Amino acid sequence: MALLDTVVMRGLSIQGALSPEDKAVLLGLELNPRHMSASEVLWQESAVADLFCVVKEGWAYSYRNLKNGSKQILKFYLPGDIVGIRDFGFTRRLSSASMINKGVIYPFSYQQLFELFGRSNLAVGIMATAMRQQALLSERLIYLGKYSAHEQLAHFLYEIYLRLKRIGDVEDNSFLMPLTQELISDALGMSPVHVSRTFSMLREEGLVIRDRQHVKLPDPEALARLVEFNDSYIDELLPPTFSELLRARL
Amino acid sequence: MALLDTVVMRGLSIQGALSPEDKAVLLGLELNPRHMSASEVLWQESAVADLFCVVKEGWAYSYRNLKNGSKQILKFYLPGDIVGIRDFGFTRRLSSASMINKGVIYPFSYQQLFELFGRSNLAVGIMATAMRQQALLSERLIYLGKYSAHEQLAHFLYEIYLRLKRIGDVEDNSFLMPLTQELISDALGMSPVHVSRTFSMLREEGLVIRDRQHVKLPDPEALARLVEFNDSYIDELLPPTFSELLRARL
DNA sequence: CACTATCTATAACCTATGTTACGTTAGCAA
DNA sequence: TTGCTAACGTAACATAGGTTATAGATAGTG
Repeated sequence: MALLDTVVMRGLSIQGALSPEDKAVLLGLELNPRHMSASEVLWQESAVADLFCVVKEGWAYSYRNLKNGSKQILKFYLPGDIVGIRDFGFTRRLSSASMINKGVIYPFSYQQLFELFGRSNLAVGIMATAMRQQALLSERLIYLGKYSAHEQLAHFLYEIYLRLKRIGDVEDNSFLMPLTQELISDALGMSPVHVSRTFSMLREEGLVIRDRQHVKLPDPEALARLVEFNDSYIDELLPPTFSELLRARL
Repeated sequence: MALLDTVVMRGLSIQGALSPEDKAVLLGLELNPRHMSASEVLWQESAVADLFCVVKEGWAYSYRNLKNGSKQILKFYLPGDIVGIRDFGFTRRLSSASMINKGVIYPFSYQQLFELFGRSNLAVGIMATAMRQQALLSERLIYLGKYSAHEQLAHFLYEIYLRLKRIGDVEDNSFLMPLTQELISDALGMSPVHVSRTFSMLREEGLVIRDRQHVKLPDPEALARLVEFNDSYIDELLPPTFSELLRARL
């Protein structure tokens, strides 16, 4: 089964809509199959991200190793799925990826994807932005899976803090957060009562001071340590290679 | 603050790398600000998806209303964030979106984004595929938040079943799943023991028959009913408008 | 100013799920 | 065959977090 018929385009019903250049790219991919053994690692977290993989045969999965020794699996990949496109827009991998059983994959460089975008750097930027925003969801997923309410809420508040700081809406470690405890509970998947309880705990620990919408984090770094916050997915600039490539095309 | 300096491109350091066409698009957006009141709905789940919004002022959030009466919030959007790009590649919205407080947003049509992609329909396809795969993560997030282990595992198995069926790896409602209970527990964020317990429950209910890697779902529809599975994000073809647009450009 | 709705805090009790432990089975190698 | 190991099933107990209830605080409104 050729990539053209199956993988990226399967179900998208645009096989007939590919330009000759697009077809050439797809056919080129099939020249480079990589045979993988069971449990073989595709890449480790924080390795340089420069390609994604189309799974031809076998199952794979992406995961994050956590400080408490466990790991959170983000996704299982079946034949036809694309592994690693979540990192498009980042310099380094946000999660590791491994095969489960043996299989075959086709690597596809970000550079190749880049070229497909033609002249519009805006399109690249939007795609990268979309992937970055989705990265926030993945982080939330990790927290929902393996951490206590205490750590989840701390993580949530620190994320909001960082995002607001990025747009200049934090002053003296304080910010305005127009959320009720009920909204927060709906976001974190816990009961409103427990959100209140957990806020009380954080207050007693001196980590969070809150009066209705006014929130202050007296020691943001302490919070960050508590939750091993990986801020690369919020703060990081576009990968240097992106900037070069983008400018070079004008 | 102009969009050019801030929103999509903020932190991406590609302001200087935009083509004149890109800049024209961005400037055009600012001509159409939409003023929103507190709690105003941007769109409802399963409405037709044809645009995304850049948040200029105020907070917004996306959420899914669940059958048990609660709702799961997927994400809070702060100024500068893009709401609704997760649905790019789908005909209908996968989640609702509302303002939290009052604010201003800039709508941006999928059509406009489409045009940015230039001649490469492959690039469009890849982006759409990426968003669709991310949609799976969002669904998982929803399940982690609000449902019991029983429902989560049922949902997980049904998702695998549908994905395998799509690629022709299901026969007589049976398939091969090379996952240990430990891997499943790492994916669902529950203990391996509880995965085993839950499998036992599903077996007793006659919903899942499993012997090691061999899994059979005697009545997939019963499973689907149990978990109110929204299969649009797995099975759906590219939106009809996509196909038209893609072909028209060749 | 008082009235009301909304939000928040805390307590008491209950349940789903985690933890620890141990025994069974399947597969594989010597 | 025997033994070894990884995966699985199940029981007993512990606990984080859900549920229900009540009361205090706050902001908005006439």
